[in-house]
Amino acid sequence: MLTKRQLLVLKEIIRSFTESGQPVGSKTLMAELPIHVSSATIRNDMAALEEQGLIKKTHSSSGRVPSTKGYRFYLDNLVEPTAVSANEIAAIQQGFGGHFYKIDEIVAQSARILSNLTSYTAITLGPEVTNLKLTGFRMVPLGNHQVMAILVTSNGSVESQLFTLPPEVDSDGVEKAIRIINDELVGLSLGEVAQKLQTEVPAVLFKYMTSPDGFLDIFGNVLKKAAAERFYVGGRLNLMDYLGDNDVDQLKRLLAMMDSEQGNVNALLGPLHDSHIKVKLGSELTPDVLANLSLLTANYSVGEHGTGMIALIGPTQMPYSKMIGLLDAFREELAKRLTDYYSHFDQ
Amino acid sequence: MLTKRQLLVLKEIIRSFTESGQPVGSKTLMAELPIHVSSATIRNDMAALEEQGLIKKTHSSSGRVPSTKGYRFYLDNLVEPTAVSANEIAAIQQGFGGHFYKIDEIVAQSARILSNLTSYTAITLGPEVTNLKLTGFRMVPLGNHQVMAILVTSNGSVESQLFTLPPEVDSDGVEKAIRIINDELVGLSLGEVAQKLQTEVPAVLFKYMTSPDGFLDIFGNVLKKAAAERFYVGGRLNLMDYLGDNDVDQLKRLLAMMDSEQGNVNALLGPLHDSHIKVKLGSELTPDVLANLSLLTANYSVGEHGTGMIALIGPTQMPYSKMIGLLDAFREELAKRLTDYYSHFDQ
DNA sequence: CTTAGCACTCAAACGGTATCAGTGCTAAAA
DNA sequence: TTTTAGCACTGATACCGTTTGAGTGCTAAG
Repeated sequence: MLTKRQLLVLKEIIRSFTESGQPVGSKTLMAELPIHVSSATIRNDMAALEEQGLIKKTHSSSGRVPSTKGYRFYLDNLVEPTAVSANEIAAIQQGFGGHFYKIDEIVAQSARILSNLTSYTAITLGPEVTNLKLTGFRMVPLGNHQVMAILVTSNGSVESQLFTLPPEVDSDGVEKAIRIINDELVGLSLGEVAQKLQTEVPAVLFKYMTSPDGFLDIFGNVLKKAAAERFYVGGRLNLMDYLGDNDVDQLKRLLAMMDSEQGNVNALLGPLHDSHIKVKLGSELTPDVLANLSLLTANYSVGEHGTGMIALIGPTQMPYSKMIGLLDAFREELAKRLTDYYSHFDQ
Repeated sequence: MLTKRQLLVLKEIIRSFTESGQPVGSKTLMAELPIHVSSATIRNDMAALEEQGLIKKTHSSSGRVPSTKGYRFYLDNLVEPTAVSANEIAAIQQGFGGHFYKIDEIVAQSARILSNLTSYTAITLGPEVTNLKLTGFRMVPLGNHQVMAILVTSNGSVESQLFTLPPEVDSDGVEKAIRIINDELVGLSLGEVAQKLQTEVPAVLFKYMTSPDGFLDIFGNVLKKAAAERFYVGGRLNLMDYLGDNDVDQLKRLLAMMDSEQGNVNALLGPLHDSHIKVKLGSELTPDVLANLSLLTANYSVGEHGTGMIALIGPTQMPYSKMIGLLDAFREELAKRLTDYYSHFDQ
């Protein structure tokens, strides 16, 4: 068991190391601690903390640095989220100032705001789309065999893509096909639609079109795009500030992962969880691109419109109390904005 | 004036330095040069070259390194483009393998191919859009006040954007407005359309709509998007390989410049020029984000569909003969692909 | 004009020394 | 039992003098 003073020492080591990035020695601690004991006493406490594996030395006669285990202990037991400052609230409000035409714009903007506020890297995900329903499908001919396929889903998000129609697709058939889709498939979840696209739909279409393959490709393609979980990254380049020194290779791989459009965000952030804010660091992070970094994930809920996630990537020596407070405030603000958006939209 | 042997020496210094990155001494040169003279003779030649400012020492007793002026001289007088290898041609062919629905997809893919091939950073621009004409404008209602505005231009490129219609815009008026646009404005160049949008169009629309402002905003917005010069970057992250060591700040600024959607590419690459391939390096580069780098720009022409540009950014000590050969082959290949695309499309 | 020879220069690597921050341990004080 | 002062010890860091090696410029002879 640890004494109250030892807890204080650990807390101060983490605070000081977070601020300066330098190992913390007993004399420094003596000056900073609220209680007044000699450096020798503190050294004894530090020895105890080191025995528990909570802090460690960088070399045999150096000051101490928090270990991963120490951070874990700190996060589980000691950290007290800081309230967000008025400045930060103002910055958030201002960031959300403009007008948004799509949910995704709000989510993308969130990543920007969050990264600006923290100087770290933010990743945001829109509300989950599992039981999203198809509400409409259009194809607009634009001349020269070009058509634009537009797919609308129940949360108001719109996916469109340009296609060149294969010559074997006859426009008469296409019109009928679209009518069928809107009659038969609207109201179903995207998952169900995708399934029927494999089974029933081709059979039906064969009655009206000579070769429905090209058409099915187009529809399937747009459907896939609409169902894809998209994520937005803000402050990619900030990575260089807290990772730049040594591991250029890691930096490159991480940036590449963030840039890849269809990159699986789950591999990076892990699954959606129910706790409000979750911190993972050091060896707890499975994807090795995040080694030596810290990952904060937070969920947010938009009522019946689903649950989403925001995440913050930064250095292990992060001011956790501040970041946790900020992330908590932000997730509520984002939820409010999205609820707002949906309510205008549902009216 | 320089003797033939001095030119040979300069050429070999550049070749060797490009390969090794190390200053080149007289003994090394003696071993590599096709003619057989002693190192002392070479030293004399090097002294002459240094007097001309074509090479320089890194310190008083070091080997020589080409100066900016030396590279300039080399590029203007000595360089011989290398023919592209069969492998590289195959890689280009394969890169263009898929099917493309838009010109922009071809141009974007070009940047990827070029950066893969060179391990440098490629920037590509589509053919110029100055006398692009408007060929159609659509608005597709999607329910819940949402509409998708679609603008088609004479080169087949399509621009679309989602909007939420202000409630004061009446759909009856919108339909009339669209008909007017398609009657009056189709066939005009985008520049002319933009101009009329300021002057005549509002007056006309006032006859049919109570408040055409919202509608005009939408149309203007999509028009602006269509007229914007877009550029594509491939191999951003390769920058780190040849710029990573020291200047993190430059790297950040350069990446930020490339990432910014509406970033003015002219500031980076300079204006379109008529020479096939142009190399700028060192102090010739005006934007200081490119300091100590080398910029190769090449134009390509797609007949009456305009002229575009591709560019390569890399380290100053670049294998120029190879890169120039490659860029020259690539610009012709790209022109062919685009001509192909247009011909299918014009048919 | 070319070459061999030589003295000279500088960067880089190496080993020794001093400095300094910080430690663990011990024995005395509280 | 806990706290403190004192002391020997450790390792990182910086500094200094020395050596090594690649490369130079210059000069005098071929």
